[in-house]
Amino acid sequence: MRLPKLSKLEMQIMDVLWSTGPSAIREIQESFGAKGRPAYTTVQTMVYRLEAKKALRRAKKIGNAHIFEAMISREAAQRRLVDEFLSFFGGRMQPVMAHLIEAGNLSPKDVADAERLLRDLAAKRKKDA
Amino acid sequence: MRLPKLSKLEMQIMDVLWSTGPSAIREIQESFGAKGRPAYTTVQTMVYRLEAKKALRRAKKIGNAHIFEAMISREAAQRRLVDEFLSFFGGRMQPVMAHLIEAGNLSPKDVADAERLLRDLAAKRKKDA
DNA sequence: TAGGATTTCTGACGTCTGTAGTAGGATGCG
DNA sequence: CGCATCCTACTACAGACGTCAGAAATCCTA
Repeated sequence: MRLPKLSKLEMQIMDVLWSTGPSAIREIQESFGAKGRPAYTTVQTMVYRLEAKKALRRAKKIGNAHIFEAMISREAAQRRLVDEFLSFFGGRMQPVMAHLIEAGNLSPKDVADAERLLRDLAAKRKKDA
Repeated sequence: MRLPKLSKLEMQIMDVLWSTGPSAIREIQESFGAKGRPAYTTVQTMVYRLEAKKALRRAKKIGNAHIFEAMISREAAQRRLVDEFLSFFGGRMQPVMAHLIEAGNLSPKDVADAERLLRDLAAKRKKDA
């Protein structure tokens, strides 16, 4: 379970830790918009499960409340998700890109960034070789 | 439930129908590589559930075997997945692209195709306006 | 038409996710 | 000190998924 798979809600919880730093359950729960915010104990359950998955841990205690901190990086978790996602398409990117663009999710800037990243990567690989 | 969410195995089953056309359970099951092929009844259960979700239906009967055909398009199902996936990232594409490129899943050709698609779309929107 | 082969139909079970209630211990304030 | 409040720890449950076995119905063939 080196890189556990995280569900959507689990990702949202990890996001709080990644963005805000070590937090208590109450803080995590309140970071959800008032609308559709899960109950305190719901968040608690997910945090406990993330702890079991070693995605986070108890860092210290303030008063009688535990403070939790992330044990896996946002990058690692996201990569895991991307890989998982790609497997739905047999690894072929073309359909994915097409949908992204048609849905308007992919802006010209995104593509430009991608190009730059590709060039940088190509240059780096050349240098390494 | 107009556009049901499909799991990975469900997508693999739909893929057979999309690629090969209307098929019987046996045909679907055998289209899985010999290694890791699920039991006949496992495939059957998933097909029945896909039927409940209205993702496919019984088209006809050959002998005593039912022939199933897709009721939703590959495009629609894929779009559903892409949307679902994006929600994990709050809709922000940048991290997704970065991971795709770093993992080598996104080739220069993919990006070039994306650019062309973007240009076409921009032109079309302009014309429509 | 009888028997083997194939399919269907049903029921079942473990895991994961999301959801949350409850009981009890700890904290802090008046 | 005593009580309201907060947090923890535990328990529970429903729905989706993946897994499949067993029994009954149906079909084909010798």
